This record gives sequence, structure tokens and C-alpha cells, in this order.
Amino acid sequence: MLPMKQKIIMLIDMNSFFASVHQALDPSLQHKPVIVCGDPAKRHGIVLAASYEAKRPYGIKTGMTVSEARQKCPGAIFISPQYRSYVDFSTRILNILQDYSPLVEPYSIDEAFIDITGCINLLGKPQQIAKNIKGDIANQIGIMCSVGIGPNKLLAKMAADFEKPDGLTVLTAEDIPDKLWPLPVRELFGVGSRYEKHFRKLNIKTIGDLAHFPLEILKKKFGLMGEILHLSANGIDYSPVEPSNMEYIKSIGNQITLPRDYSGFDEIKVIVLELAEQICHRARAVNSLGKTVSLTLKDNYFITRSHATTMPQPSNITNEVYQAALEIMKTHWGKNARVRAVGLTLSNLTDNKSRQLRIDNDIIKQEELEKACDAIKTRWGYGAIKRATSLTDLGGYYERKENR
DNA sequence: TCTGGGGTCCTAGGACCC
DNA sequence: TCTGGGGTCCTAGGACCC
Repeated sequence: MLPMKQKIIMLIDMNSFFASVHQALDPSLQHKPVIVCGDPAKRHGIVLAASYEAKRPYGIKTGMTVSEARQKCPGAIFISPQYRSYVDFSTRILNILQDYSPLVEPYSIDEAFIDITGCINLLGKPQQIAKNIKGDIANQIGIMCSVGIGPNKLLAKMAADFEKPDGLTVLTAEDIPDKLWPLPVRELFGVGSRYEKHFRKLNIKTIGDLAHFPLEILKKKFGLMGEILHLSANGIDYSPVEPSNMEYIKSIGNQITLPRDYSGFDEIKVIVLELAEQICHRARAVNSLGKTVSLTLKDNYFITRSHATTMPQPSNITNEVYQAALEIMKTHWGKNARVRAVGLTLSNLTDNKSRQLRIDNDIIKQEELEKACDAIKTRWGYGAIKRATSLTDLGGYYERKENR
């Protein structure tokens, strides 16, 4: 038997993606500190992205509150996010990658894996291919990226973090002891603050410590995750680059932090209806139906609770999803709850074909009505049509959000 | 550092069926 | 009447990522 051929996988990571998109769209922003953030007037304004001109010299970081960012870098240009532009840029970048290999898997809006194992003979050495990709993205899209190259997705991903912005790093299996193992264990993909804490108790401080820790103990303490993280620390990952992940979504949800804490059932109801409208609109746009509705409430202590219910039939009809959410609220509502944020998610998704069995007239009418509304929203913007119950102070809230 | 919004995967326990 | 065990679905919660 022939030895298994080593795969060559890259992770393309757009640098400061949101900020870079604005700089590409508006040349006057280039070489300036640009900060993309939520509405600073609202209490939940945080930094979503910052250009390198803001990051390095001023210490601006993603997640920082806008007021803190303003203090650190008063001269920065603060911009509200424009998700449509980000999606547009992201799609164009994926198209460029597909010119190199059909095996492209978008990992997030600003990252994608590409498996170029089969293209080496045709396109040249991996580093050269990476340079060409970087050049194409810079020339055609106008933004920089960092590329990580490795024998699997994990090492490609870790490699991409080695040098930012505009980096190009190769991480081979032989590099693991020198380059991977000295890093703090928190840097390993999959290790968050919780595992970091657990590991500290076991005297695991670096990725190398984890790699050499007895597997049996990790398995016993952390189950499957213990095993996966141990493999990761040793640079092992068998997951393939899967282009099909492109269309495959598992849930559609929206969440909103309220302008102030709400405490009345009726106040929350309005928000839930608005969220139902949003997620059903999205579901209809991709011809998806969901069977499970989950309602998440975050209270003034930042405690998050979620409750779910399964509908008799999968649906993307606003009123059905809204009614399901209301049922959850009625069952679980705490009288004294002070709600900071509300989220609604549709999951257990299937495509529209499973819908054919429904011949109930009212449902068909509702469906037609909602489709007509969707068409108007597509034409005139999301705020063009509202239900009467939405026309409260929050109606205005969404309107402003939509127009920014 | 007073904390947004979009997701994914895993686990445990209970209900229910055969 | 009491009992076994496997399988599947559902819900709640935890952890992680960008």
C-alpha cells in the first residue's frame, strides 16, 4: 500500500475584516484608525472590529466598550457595521479561492479553509500559491489577509494566527515541538477560559503540557473533549475540508439587547414578535422551515436561560413561531424577571419540501401574505412594513438600527 | 474590562416506545 | 404485577468560536 499522501490545507484569514471593508470602500479611511462598533449611544456599544492603525498604536481591541475605545483613541473614525457589504466582500473572496481549488469551506464571514492537495502539480508550491491568493485578494478586493498552511485544518488555523496582518506561515508536523508546544494552552483552538482554568489545576500551562498529559485522565475528566483537545495539542486533526458546509445551516436566530431592562410580559411580547418576524423572514429567504423554537432571556445579572418547544409541524410562518414562543414565555415566565436581552432561534431545520403536506387554508393564506411582505421588504428595506403591534417605541428603535 | 450578536457541538436526564 | 434493556426524541445547559 502506498503511504497516505500528506494533505496541504490553508486557512485564509481576513485581517480586521469589517474595518478593512470600510477602508476598501472609502479610500479616505485608508491608513487611519477606523473602529467599527455598535451604536455608542446605546448601552451595548462595543468594538466589533478595528483597523491596524487603531489596534497597534492605541491598544484598541475587539469587544472593548466604545467609551473605552474613545478614551484611548479620540481621533478614531467610528463607523456602524454594514453587514450587507461584509457578506458581499466575503462572497467575492470565496469566488477567488474557488479559482484555486473546488475544496473551499467558509469557516466564518472572514475566514475560509482551502484544500490545495490536488492542485500542487498544476499551481506550484504551497507558499507560491498562498502568495498568489494574497495578491489576488489585495488587487481585486483591496484588503489584506493572513494565510496559514498546514497538513490539516487545525495546524492551518493555528499557523494563520502566527503573523498578523498580512502573514504567511507554514506549520508542519515537525514544527509542533518548537512552535506549538511552547504556547500557552489557552492559544490552542478549542481551549477557552473554562478549560484554561481546569487545566491550570492540573498544572497544564502550555500546549506541550497538554500534549504530554496522560490521555486516560483527560478522557475520564473531560470526556470526548478531553480526547479531542489532547489530539489537537499533538497537532492531530482528521476533519476534512467540506465545501458542502457552505449551504448547510442548522439554526437561524436573532438576539437583541434592550435599550433598558424590561420587566413586563407585554413589553417583552413586542420584542418576541419582532424577533419572530426577523428569523422567519430569514428562514423564508433560504427556503428553510424549523421545528424547534428556543427563547432565550438574559436578566439584569447576565444570567441566561433558554427554553425550547417543538412545534407539531416545521414552520417559517411568523405567527406560528411567535405563538410557540409565547407558549414558552407563559410556561416559564418569572413575574419579577428583569430582562436585559431577548433571543429567539429556529432550529431543527428542514427544507421547504416537507411542507407540502400542509393543506390547511389559513396557513396557505398566511404564507402568501408573508411572502408578499418579504417581497416588499426586499424591494424597500426591512422597515417598510410593520405589524401594528410593532409600532411602539421599539418600532422606532429597529427603524433607526436598520437605517444606520 | 461591566460585558454584542451570530453560530456550533456535546452531554445528561427524562419521556416514551417496543 | 413487576421487570429488562435498547433506541429515539426532546429539553436545558455548558463550552467554544468569530
